[in-house]
Amino acid sequence: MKLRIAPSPTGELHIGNARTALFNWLYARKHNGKFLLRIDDTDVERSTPEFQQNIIEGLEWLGIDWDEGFDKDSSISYKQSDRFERYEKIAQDLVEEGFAYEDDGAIRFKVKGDQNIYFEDYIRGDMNFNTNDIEDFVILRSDKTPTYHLASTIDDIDYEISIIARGEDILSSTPKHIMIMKALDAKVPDFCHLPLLFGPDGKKLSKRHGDTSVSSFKDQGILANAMFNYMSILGWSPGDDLEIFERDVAIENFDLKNVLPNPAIFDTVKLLWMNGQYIRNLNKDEFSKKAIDNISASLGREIFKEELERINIILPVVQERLETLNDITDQIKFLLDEPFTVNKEEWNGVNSENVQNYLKNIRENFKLMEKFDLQNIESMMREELKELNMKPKEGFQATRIAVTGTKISPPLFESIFSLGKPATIARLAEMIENL
RNA sequence: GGCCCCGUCGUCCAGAGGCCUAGGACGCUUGGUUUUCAACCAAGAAACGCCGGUUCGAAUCCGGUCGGGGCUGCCA
Repeated sequence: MKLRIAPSPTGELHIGNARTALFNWLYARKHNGKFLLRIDDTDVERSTPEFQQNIIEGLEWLGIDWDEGFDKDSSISYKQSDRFERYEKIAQDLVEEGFAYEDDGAIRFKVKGDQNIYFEDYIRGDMNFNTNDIEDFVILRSDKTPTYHLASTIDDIDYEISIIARGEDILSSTPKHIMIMKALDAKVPDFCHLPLLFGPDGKKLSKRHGDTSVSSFKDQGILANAMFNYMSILGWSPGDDLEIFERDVAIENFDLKNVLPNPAIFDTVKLLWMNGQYIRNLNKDEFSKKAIDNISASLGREIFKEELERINIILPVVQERLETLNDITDQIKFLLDEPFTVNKEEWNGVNSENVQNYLKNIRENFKLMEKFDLQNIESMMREELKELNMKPKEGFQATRIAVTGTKISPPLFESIFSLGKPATIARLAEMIENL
């Protein structure tokens, strides 16, 4: 059994293609079959090396690996632009055998009328097309480059693909491919036309729905495993109302024939939720590494040793508060060696005489505190609340603004602890002076 | 226009004739917890497009209809 994904490097790897790749991959892995990657770059005008690279990196990032194909075996090319001679030769042969004819320099496949083309689709069942509805189609352009129909079909034959699972947008082209295969006296493989992914407007997902490339989700701080999981539940389910599951569970339960026939709308909101779940499930070291890398990337610089120490303290409580990796920097920026400013507007909302006294008192207490740890910080701050007969929210919110700069922050005591004693005292002092 | 595909809560998925007064998840609303935010807990609103038929019985089968989508390129 051999399946394939054959993207065109005419754009970045988008999630529709990635999901098709994923389903092919799952099926191949489930049945110990082969999964092949081919580069369908017959459109020389629009294909670029950069897009090709983007596609390969996207698949690798998702952990969708291939056993055969592009870059795996240097003795054979899995890039269609390297095989133009072969396609041209076959097109000529088809002309000689009467299956095709020349038309203004191009070569068209001659569609015999009154025929029924039948195939059984894994998802849609019996498919019948009347050849009267199909016009003669170009297989070789006048510049001698092949069209998709020719090149793709020849490659599927040459590389012995046994199941072609691709997007439903190609469903109506399948009879053309079968006609070419029969003219070439080749074995017709199985077909499976996967439902399309739609945008929120119910139309085929494309550029006009914004950036839907896999790399853009990576850049947004989406985890590869979350992306993989989310894509897999679009049109398919492992059963038992399972939604978050490991790859081996997906492989174990996957079947192309259980993929739903109807299109699914790609919902970023649910992806974000799932990504949050995955972030929370990361172990400490994995998360720490990803977090530090992300912060460093977003700052565009290395993270200093002292910053790293502070960040590592706060990381466990930040981990539970993220939807994407990119949310981290905003939450820990009060710990960085960067200019620190307080949001004055937020402060005006919590300021009062009580609050001013509270800040002064805890500052003094911090100065005297011998063991600056979580427990002492919390008990002192609560004690001081009682002294002034204040509610927790009243004193804590003010402290939070003074220390982190905003009303929304990681938990207060952890924030103070990670910031350290001298900086905490300094920020409280600064706040008090500017009251 | 022609050909083809599709049709369960706003969205994703479960449901393969009686277990369905249709289940789970995201999102939403309300309440709880709470030092903010998140997380978490509890409750709630929310769907079988419509009309016929088959059947003792249909979300599930059939037909039609309506609606959505894809293709109809010397794009893929």
